Amino acid sequence: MTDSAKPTLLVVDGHSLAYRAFYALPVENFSTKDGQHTNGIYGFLSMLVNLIKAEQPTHMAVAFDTSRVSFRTREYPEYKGTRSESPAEFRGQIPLLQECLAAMSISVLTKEDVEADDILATLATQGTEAGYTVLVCSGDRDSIQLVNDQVTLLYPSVQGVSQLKRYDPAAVYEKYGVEPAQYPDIAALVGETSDNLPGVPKVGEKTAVKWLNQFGSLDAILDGADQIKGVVGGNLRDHLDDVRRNRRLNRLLTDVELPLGPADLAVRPIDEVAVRDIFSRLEFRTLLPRVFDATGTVVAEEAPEQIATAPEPGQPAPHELAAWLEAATGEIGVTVTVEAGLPRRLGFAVADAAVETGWSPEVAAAIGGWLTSDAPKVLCDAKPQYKALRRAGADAAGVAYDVLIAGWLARPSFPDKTLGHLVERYLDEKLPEADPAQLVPEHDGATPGQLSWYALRVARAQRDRLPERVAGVLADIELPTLVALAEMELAGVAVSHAVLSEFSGELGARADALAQDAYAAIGREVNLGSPKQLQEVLFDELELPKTRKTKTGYTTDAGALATLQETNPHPFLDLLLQHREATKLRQIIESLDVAIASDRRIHTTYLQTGSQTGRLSSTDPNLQNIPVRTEESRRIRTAFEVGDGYETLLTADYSQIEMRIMAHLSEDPGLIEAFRTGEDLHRFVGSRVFGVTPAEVTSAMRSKVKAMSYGLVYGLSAFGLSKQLRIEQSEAKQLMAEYFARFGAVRDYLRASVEQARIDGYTETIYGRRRPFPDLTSPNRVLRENAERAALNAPIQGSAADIMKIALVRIHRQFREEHLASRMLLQIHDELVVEVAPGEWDAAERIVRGRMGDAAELTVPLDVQIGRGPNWDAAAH
DNA sequence: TTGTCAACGTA
DNA sequence: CGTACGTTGACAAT
Repeated sequence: MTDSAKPTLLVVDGHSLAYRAFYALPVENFSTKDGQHTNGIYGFLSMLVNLIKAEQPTHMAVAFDTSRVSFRTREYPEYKGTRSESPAEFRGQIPLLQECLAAMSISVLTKEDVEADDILATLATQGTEAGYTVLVCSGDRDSIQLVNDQVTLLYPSVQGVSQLKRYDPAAVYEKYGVEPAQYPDIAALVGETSDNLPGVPKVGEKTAVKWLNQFGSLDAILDGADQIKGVVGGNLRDHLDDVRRNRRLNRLLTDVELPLGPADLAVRPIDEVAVRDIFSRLEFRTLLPRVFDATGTVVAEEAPEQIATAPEPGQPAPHELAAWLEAATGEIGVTVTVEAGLPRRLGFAVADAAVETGWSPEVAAAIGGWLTSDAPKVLCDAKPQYKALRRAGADAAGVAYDVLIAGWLARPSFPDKTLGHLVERYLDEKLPEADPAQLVPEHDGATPGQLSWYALRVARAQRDRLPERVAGVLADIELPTLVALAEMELAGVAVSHAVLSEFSGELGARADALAQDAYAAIGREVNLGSPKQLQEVLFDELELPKTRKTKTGYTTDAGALATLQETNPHPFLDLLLQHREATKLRQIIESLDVAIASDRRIHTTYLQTGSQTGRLSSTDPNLQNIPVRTEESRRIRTAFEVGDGYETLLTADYSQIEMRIMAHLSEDPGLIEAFRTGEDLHRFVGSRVFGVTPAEVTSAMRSKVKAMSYGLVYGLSAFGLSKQLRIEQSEAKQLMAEYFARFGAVRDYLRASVEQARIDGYTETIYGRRRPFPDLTSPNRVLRENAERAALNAPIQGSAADIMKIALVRIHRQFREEHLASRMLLQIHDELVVEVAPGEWDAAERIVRGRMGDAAELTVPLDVQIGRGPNWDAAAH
C-alpha cells in the first residue's frame, strides 16, 4: 500500500477549537436575529471545512469534553483551576455545533471523566496500529506527544483557527529541540500556566531541553537532581513532586474505551436537508456551498428552493377593487406610494394575487369603507402612508402589522430599514429593484401590488420568529403609537416667525461684536467655528496647557475652555465661549425658522425605529432638543405658541420616571418609600445618605445625591462622579458607598440585570421589549464595559419609553372617544405638549393626567406635572 | 457632492 | 472613565 492510498483519519478537539474561534471572531458579525451567538460554531465549521478540503480525510471524528471535571481534577483539584468558567454564550453554542456535525454525518465522541484530548490520543493510537495516516487537530499543546511518523498535529496559530500549523516530528524538533515523545517531559519541568500546573521556578524551555539532552530522560533528571548546581538546581530539588505530578497529568490516555473505533469513522455523505435546516437556523449562508464543495455533495438542483415570483398585479376598476378587497379573507398587504405628500398609487395583495390602482376620488369613494374598517392591513413603514391618505382626506384603520417596526423590534441595532433588506433577511430573496443609474432600466422595480405581496410574505415569515412578548410590544404599543404619532405630525406646532427672527437678529449682532473682541484679544482673525484653527490659537499661539485628546487633536469644548479659563485666564477664552453660545442659539433658531410650513406650523417627523432603547427620535427638525436650560435660551420656546382656534398649550411631564422605574425594578424599600412619601426625592435620598432630617439637607448635599441618582441610571463610575461634582475621587467613592449602604437593593438590581443580560444576550423592558448585547462577553474591555453601561440603562430608559408610548396611545384614543378637538403636538421623552381647544381645559387636563398617571402599575406612583400657558415656555411649570 | 469629526442641544 | 438621540460647520475625500 502506498502512502497516498493509505486511509487518513482526522480527529479534532471540538471544544478547544470552537473556543478559540469564539474569541477570534467578532460576535456582532456572528449572531442570529434572535440573538443566538454563532461565532464559535461558524469559526469551527469554517476551519473544519477548509481542513476537509485540504486533507481529504477518509475517516473523521470530533471529540468534546463532557465537563470541566475529569480524572485529572480528581487527582489534582487545582488542575485548570485558574481557568474561568467558559461564558454561557460559548457553552450554548456547543449543542448547536454538535447538531451541525450530526447533520454533516461526522461522529461526535465524548466520554465521562476524560478530556477530549484523551479521546484523540486513543483514536490516534488505534489508527496508527490499524495503518492509518492520522491527523490530530487540537489546541492543546499536550497533543504534541502524539506526533510520530504516522501522526501529524495540526495546531492553531495565534492568529486564530483559520491558520493551522503542521507539526510532524521534524517540525516539533525544530521548534522545541526534542523528540515529540519527550515534549511532556519538557512541559512537566516548565509547567503549564493555563492548566494551573506550576513547574520548576526559573526553568523555561531552554533549560529543560538542555537537561533532557544531558540526562537522556526525565527520570534521569529527577534522579540526578543533586548534580544540578545553582538556584535552578535547588528549585528542581524543591519541586520534584510537582514535576512528577505534571508528568502524570500531561500524559494523554491512549486506552480510553470508546464506542467507535477508527474503522467506524469512515466519512459518510452529509444529510443535505438537515444541514440546510440547521444552517438556516443559524443564518449561515456562505458556509453552505463551502460544505457542499468540501464534502463533494452534489446538490440535486441548482435552485431547489422555490424562489417565488411576485404575481402580476391586476388593475381593477374602482368598484371591482372594492369587491376584491371585500372578498379577500385574512390579512391584506397594503402599499401606498407617496408623492408630494399625497397618495399616488395603491397596491394590495393576498397570498397568491395582487391588484393595484392609481389614487383618485373614485377609488377613495369605492374603498374608503374598507380602509377605515378593522380589516387587517399589513404594511411596511405605515406612518408616511397613513399620513398621505389622511392628507388626501381618507382615513385608515386596522393597521395590523408593520414589517419595518417588527424588524426593528427584532433587531433594534440594524441600520438598514427598508423592505428590500427585510426581503433578504426573512425570505432570502431579492426585492426586484429598478437600477436608478439606468435611464431605461433593464429590470422594473416592484410595483405597489408586488411590494404589498412581499410585505405580506415578510410579515408571515417574521411573525413566527418574533418572541411572544416582543410581538405584544408591537401589537399593544408600537402599532397604536404609529397612528398617534402620524396625527401629531400632521397637526404640527404653531411657531412664531416674528419671535424667532427678532431673537435671531439680536444674537447675530451680539455674535459679531463678540467675534471682533475675540479677534482683538489674540491680534488676528480666525474662524471661531473651526476647532482646528482654535487649537492653533490656544495651544500654539497662546501656549495654553493641552486639554483632553480627541482623535484629531485636543478638545476645545465648553468644559475644557471653562477649565482653562480658571487655570490660565485669558480674555479670548470667555469671548469664545460667549460667541459659541450666541451662534449656537442663532443656528437653532435659523433651522426652526426655515422649518415653518405654510400653515405657520412646524411638522416634525418622529422616527419610531430610530433608537436602540425604544425611545422615539425627532427629525426635520428635531423638536426634542429645543434649549431649555438657561433663561435666555428659553426665549426660543416662547416662539412655540398655541395655534389659531385653540385656547392654550398644556405641558405634562413625568417627574423622575427613570428613578421610579429603578425603584420598581429593584424593589429597594428605601427608594420605594421615598416615592410613596411624596417628599422631594433628592431631599429624601440626601437625608438617608447623610443621616440628617430632610429639612437639614443642604443644597450641596442635595445636588450630590441628585447627580449620583441620575448617574446610576447611566452606569456612572466613581471617577465620573468625582469629575462631574468636582470632588476628590475618594469622596465620590465614599458618597457611592454611603448611597449603596442605604439603597443596597439598587446596586443588587443593577448588577443582577447586567449578569442576566450576559446570560441571555439581551435586556428586556417591563413590557418585553428586547435589546441584544453581544459585547457583554467581549474579551475587549472597552467594548465590554461600554456594553455593560448600555445594558444597565436599556431596561430603564426603555421601560420609560414604553410607558410614555402607552400613555400617548391612551390619550389619543380618549381624546377621540370624547370627541375633543384638543390634540397632542409634541413628545419629548418624558413630556407631552398638548394644544387645548376652547373650553376643553378641564377635560384635557383630566385625561392627560389620568392616562399618564395610570399608564403603568408600578410599586410607586407615577407623578405627572401639568403646566398651562400661551406658549411652550409659559406652559412649563 | 459626500462622509467624518467635534461640538452641543435635549431627556 | 455617563445612557439615548439629531444637527451643525469645518474639513477632507471624492
